[in-house]
Amino acid sequence: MNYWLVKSEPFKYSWEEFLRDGWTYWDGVRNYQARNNLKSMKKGDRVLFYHSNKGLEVVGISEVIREYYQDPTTEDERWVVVDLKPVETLENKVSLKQIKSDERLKDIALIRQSRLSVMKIEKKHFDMIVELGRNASEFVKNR
DNA sequence: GCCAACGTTGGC
DNA sequence: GCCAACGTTGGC
Repeated sequence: MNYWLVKSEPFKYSWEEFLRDGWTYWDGVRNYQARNNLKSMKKGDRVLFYHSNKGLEVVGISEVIREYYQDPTTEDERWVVVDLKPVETLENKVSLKQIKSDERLKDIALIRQSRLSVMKIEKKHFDMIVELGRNASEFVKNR
């Protein structure tokens, strides 16, 4: 299984809307690197959901429920979407600041490649972020 | 194939 | 609102 992180601007599509919808197709990706990541996603892969621009925090975990297909919002055959559904809302949002200040996480793509909107994340880093998101004492300890 | 100009993303 | 980082476009 692989692990990923996707970004969404919450005023465009928020975690709350995602929960309400129950699932969504991840459209609008117009960058080859991000597109290639979408194409590599397999059913069952876990995907962290990050709020960019406003919030700047990881808010939840989702899962790939359908592998890539043509982006229904464009005729352009270069672009694809995957279907995602929410799995878990993180009790403690994990902020960018927190991730940046963590020695173990400061080299992940979210920090290194700030403009990429769909990125791969190593299992150990995925697990760390989830741990921070679930456990308040861990949150305090790592500040 | 190089590179300048320009556009976009996203953090601050 | 600014700017750094990076991607894209187009002239040569």
